[in-house]
Amino acid sequence: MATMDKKNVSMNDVAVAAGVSLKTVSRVINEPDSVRESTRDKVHSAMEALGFRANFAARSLKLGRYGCIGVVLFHLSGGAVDMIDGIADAAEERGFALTMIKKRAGEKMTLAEAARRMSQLPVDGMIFNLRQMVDDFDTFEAPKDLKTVIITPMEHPTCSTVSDDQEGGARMACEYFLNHGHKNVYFVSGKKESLSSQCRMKGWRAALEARGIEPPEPLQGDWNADSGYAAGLVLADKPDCTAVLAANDCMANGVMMALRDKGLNVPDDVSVIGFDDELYKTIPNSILTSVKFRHRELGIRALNEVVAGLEAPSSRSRTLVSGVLVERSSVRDLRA
Amino acid sequence: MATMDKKNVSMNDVAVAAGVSLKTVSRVINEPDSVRESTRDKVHSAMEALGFRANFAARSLKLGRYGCIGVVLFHLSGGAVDMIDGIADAAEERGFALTMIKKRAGEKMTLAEAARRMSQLPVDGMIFNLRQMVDDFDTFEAPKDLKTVIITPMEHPTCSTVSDDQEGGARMACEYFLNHGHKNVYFVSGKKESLSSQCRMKGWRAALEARGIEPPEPLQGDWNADSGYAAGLVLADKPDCTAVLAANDCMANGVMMALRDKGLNVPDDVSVIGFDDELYKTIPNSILTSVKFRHRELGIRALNEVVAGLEAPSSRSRTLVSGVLVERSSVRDLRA
DNA sequence: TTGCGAAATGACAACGTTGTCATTTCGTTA
DNA sequence: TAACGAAATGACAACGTTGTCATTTCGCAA
Repeated sequence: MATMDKKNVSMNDVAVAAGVSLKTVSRVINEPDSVRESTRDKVHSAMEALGFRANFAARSLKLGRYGCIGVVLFHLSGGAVDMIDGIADAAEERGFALTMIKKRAGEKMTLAEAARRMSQLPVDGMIFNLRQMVDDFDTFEAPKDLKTVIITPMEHPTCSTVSDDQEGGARMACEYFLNHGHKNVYFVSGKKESLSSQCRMKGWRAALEARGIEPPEPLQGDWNADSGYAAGLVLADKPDCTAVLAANDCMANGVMMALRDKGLNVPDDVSVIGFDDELYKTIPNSILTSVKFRHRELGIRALNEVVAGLEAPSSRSRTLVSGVLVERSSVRDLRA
Repeated sequence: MATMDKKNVSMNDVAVAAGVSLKTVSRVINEPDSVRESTRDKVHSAMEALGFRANFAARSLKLGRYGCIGVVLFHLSGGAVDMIDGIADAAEERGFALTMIKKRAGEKMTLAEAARRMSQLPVDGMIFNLRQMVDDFDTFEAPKDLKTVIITPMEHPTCSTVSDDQEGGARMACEYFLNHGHKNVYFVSGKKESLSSQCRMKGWRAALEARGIEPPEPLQGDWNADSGYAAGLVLADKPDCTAVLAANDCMANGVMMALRDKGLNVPDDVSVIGFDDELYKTIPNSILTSVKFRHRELGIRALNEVVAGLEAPSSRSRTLVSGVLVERSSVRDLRA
């Protein structure tokens, strides 16, 4: 039928319409300066008229690269938004798009499985966002020709890794307490399987032990306010408890509410520090001092690391992005 | 050099190594049942030995499709996480990967621009997540051969759209107040440019007007608790204010705190409803009744809509995902 | 005008798959 | 054992680009 158009307009169609060769059309796209202006205009008109759009597959096939970075989300949490934001912005800036796959709820995805799936997709390199332990972490070997960066606090034997310095952040918070004259610091953890929680706990322990202080038994939470509240009720009964480090702000708020309900004041009676600095969004005039990680920066670094390693996939590096202590008034100075 | 291997292993290399034809290797991958078991094993061994990985570009070029859906993030907010989660899970389930690009901070991206960039990437269809107005919304025409779904509360003349029923959710909350004997409802809005905020306000207005109630002047907030607190201080002085609908939970909490600071009790003196049902994460024993939208479901619907439309890109539909009122105890029953 | 080097353009192969169609091999029955 | 249909395999073209190298055209000086 006359109305039955060919589905896709190719460079060849454009070339014919413009009365030039295929290669000239290619040049108009890739090296326009090497084409005379009059020719360029003809080609542009033809492209416009036919509605030409370059074919990604053909182009990639010839070039041997895709201009895409794969992102595997093993876990999608609040902080992940900002991280993805950073990855996406950095990718954009460097002319890359992102190809994304996600571990499905309930599914148990290994690194090897993730790598296998990713390597079937259009990617030049990949980023794994891994916030929980995974079975094959230590034995995993990335494809030799596909730069792989893992966002995780653990060190990996062969892959580059990028992480917030969670341990350092926790240490910083603890030292802040100690430098303000506190003799001990209690800790409320997040979910057991979370690497963030584990690292924060580790930093807390290390900071105390470095001063010769025996860390008290940590209280187990689950990230939500109610678990912090429960912990707070327990802590309110401990006479030696002047400082509490909670593994996130929501639990810190729970702790503070429990203390208040028990007749204790923050910071006069007990000082509290949280993590993530997000309480101000929900609580008016929030006083909570908090350790904030720069998730956006983390994403940017991860992407840059991948791009930098595209030519040398087997290179290996370790990047730590430091946290920041956002000071408010939930910590009392016991000195003097 | 002897150690200098060819960069990429092709099906041809596998074929030679296995002593079969190129096409047989192809068949082992795509229709394994049509290959004798002994042959299949030979091929598999060869693939293993050489480290073969199918070339995405070549495959897509031949097939004329990518198995990827493009996602354009005009705006990356909290609720977006769950939505992306839904999109990704649904994609996974249907055998699609996601290709993602993001509007960069400060950049002013139009729909046309987004479509242009996406159509250079490996995608069979695309989803735009659009939560704020954009200049060319009404005039935009999607590429004829690329199914396009826009996640937005506005209706679009030619594209399919998917949205939470924000207006309906707000109406539901208002009617809940009215059915509990309240004679009027005050409203605290989110950021002016947010379509969510606009729709929620519209639903609030509609519900009141439907009962012949003149809506009071809405109070302008910015999504954060402090702005809710400010609004709450104002509302505390209005004797006729028994019910407040805040455009999100954080502001609702701000309102509640202000009321409390002014000596008013929730729900005894004033009733409050919020949106998004996320206060319980941060506040222990939260009492806030809230309208919750099913963002995950929204993502799933959007993806399904794209996939369903792959064969008929010009089809057009409108999907609304209803919200749910999560009842707690922040609303007082004034009847009886 | 002619000649010359540089600029612009073109012909053709190649990237690594899959579809079409032809050919070979196999298992079964006469 | 021959003959046959079905199953398995193979040869070759094609998808739409870009790189290589050859050819044509241009601008300028002699």
